[in-house]
Amino acid sequence: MMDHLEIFKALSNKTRLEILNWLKEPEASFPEQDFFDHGVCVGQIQQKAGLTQSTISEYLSILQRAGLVTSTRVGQWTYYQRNEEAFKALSQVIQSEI
Amino acid sequence: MMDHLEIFKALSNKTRLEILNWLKEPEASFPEQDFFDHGVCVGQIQQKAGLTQSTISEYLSILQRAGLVTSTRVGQWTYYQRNEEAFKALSQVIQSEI
DNA sequence: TCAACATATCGACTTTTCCCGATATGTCTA
DNA sequence: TAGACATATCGGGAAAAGTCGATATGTTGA
Repeated sequence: MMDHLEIFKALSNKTRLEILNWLKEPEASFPEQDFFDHGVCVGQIQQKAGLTQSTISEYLSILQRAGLVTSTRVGQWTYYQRNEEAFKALSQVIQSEI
Repeated sequence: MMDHLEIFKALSNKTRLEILNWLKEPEASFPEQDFFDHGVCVGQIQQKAGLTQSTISEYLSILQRAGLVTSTRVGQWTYYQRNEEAFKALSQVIQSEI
């Protein structure tokens, strides 16, 4: 069950919207990174966003709690990627429930 | 042009989400009111929400600035109704742009 | 196993949002 | 045109979110 309020709060921040947008095309947005099987790692996102590591880590967990991204730990890196199902569902919710 | 951030901020409040939901079916949600040609008036919404008049007035203008509702002044009353086009557009935006 | 590195968490400070009461503005009617 | 009523605006105190630096945790490779 989606918590609409939590999702909208997660989307109510310029940087978080940018991150979600970057994650739409990881290869184009993060040319530094080599492999994208599990998304993009925190450090890359942090560098591009220009905020501190702690802030970006916090933002990613807000997006994750809202269900908008998923994370995969690979070695010492954590990769984040969009959860496209969540966006489809949200799009539906806006048409039918909100 | 939609300002996504402003829209998501407007949707990031429980009471404002409730108001939008009530306005989906004004007749069912506001049995006190007689005519719904232009939506529901502020006083009815305020009463149902249980917050102060000033707060509800403010919330309605937040929703209006985001483009989610429109208002019509009729005599001393201001009626608010949903802007369904905005919701359709938002639904599209979530699928394509966010 | 230890040093280096990536990420997460904590504590603090600043900015924004929530929500109120008081007051101003606009409209109607006697 | 004054009084009553509906709504909007203003100013402020409390709560939440934004953002940082410092530190903790987890992982890897020498």
